[in-house]
Amino acid sequence: MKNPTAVPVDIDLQPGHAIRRLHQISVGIFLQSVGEGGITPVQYAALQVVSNQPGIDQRTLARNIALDTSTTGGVVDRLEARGWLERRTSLEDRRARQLFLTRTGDQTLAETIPAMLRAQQQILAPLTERQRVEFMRMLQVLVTQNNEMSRAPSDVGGR
Amino acid sequence: MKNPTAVPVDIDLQPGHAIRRLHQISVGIFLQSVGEGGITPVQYAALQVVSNQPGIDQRTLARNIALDTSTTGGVVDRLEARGWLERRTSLEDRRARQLFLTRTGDQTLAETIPAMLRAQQQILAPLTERQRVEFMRMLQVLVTQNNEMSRAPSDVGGR
DNA sequence: AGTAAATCGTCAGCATACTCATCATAAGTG
DNA sequence: CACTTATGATGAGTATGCTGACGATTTACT
Repeated sequence: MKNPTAVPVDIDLQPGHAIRRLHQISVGIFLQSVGEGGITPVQYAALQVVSNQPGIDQRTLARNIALDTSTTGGVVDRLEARGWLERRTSLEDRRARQLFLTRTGDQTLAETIPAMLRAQQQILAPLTERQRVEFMRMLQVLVTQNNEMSRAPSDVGGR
Repeated sequence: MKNPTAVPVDIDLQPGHAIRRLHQISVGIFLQSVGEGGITPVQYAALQVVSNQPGIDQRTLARNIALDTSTTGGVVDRLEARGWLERRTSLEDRRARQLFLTRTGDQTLAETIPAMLRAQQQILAPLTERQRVEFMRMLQVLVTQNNEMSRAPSDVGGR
């Protein structure tokens, strides 16, 4: 490259890059806190939502955890293979699959929650108490206001 | 599930989940801004770093963009296949691969930067000017302080 | 020099995460 | 009721992103 036309840019200063890094860190802390042989952040989210709304169908679950239906299908596959979740064809709509936690799945979820909560604390630990509140508020604003820009928008009550 | 032991948790209030959502949104905005047939955020980061440091080896590139060497290898594969980047075996260390942008790669990078910068603006658009500064500051603190918790820590000057 | 240890890259295996196409089923319309 | 349209799930294809193992080199030590 004798005559580079591209200007030097410090990627570490770009919001998108920092956000990717924080996500990566957040996943790392979660996995470490929950323990290696365990559950992933997305799997936890799926279990928690099914626990909150037993009998939910995959499409609704997908919109709750903000994933497309394809990815959600894969997550459910793995949770089912682990024996944590059951898939039943809905009686009202035979296209839909209703999801239910198994007893083991419920226990796993219950045991995971404390470690999950510790992970959330640790992610924000470098900030002061006031900063944590402020950061979370801005995070919610960004997510809510930009929701439709996401390729798999979320679908929660007020959104 | 007759006797659920797991407590209901609102995943939308958990930092980790919100961070995953923001990352997802950030990628969506980037792709939309840069244009579909184009380049991904990680591919942009790799091109930018190689542009800033021609002849960089893959391992150093990996630590600059905070990816493990496996993933970096795949990214470089795809950039090479697109004709944007060249891989040469280093003369001083025959284990290492030195990376250089091709003329086309440099042009692509130069053309991508404006759209990339617009995407960064759009991500933070819902915040006020003061909030953007504050948010980025906290983001940097979280990333820097938690860097070692990441599974592929970054390696930049002051860090 | 000879050997052990460290390093760079790659591969296999797994888990997100998306698009687009397709199949099965439901719902709406004339 | 036939026909069009919409919807739920799945599969193929692509791209991150990680771990652990491995081969090829290089470096450090004796």
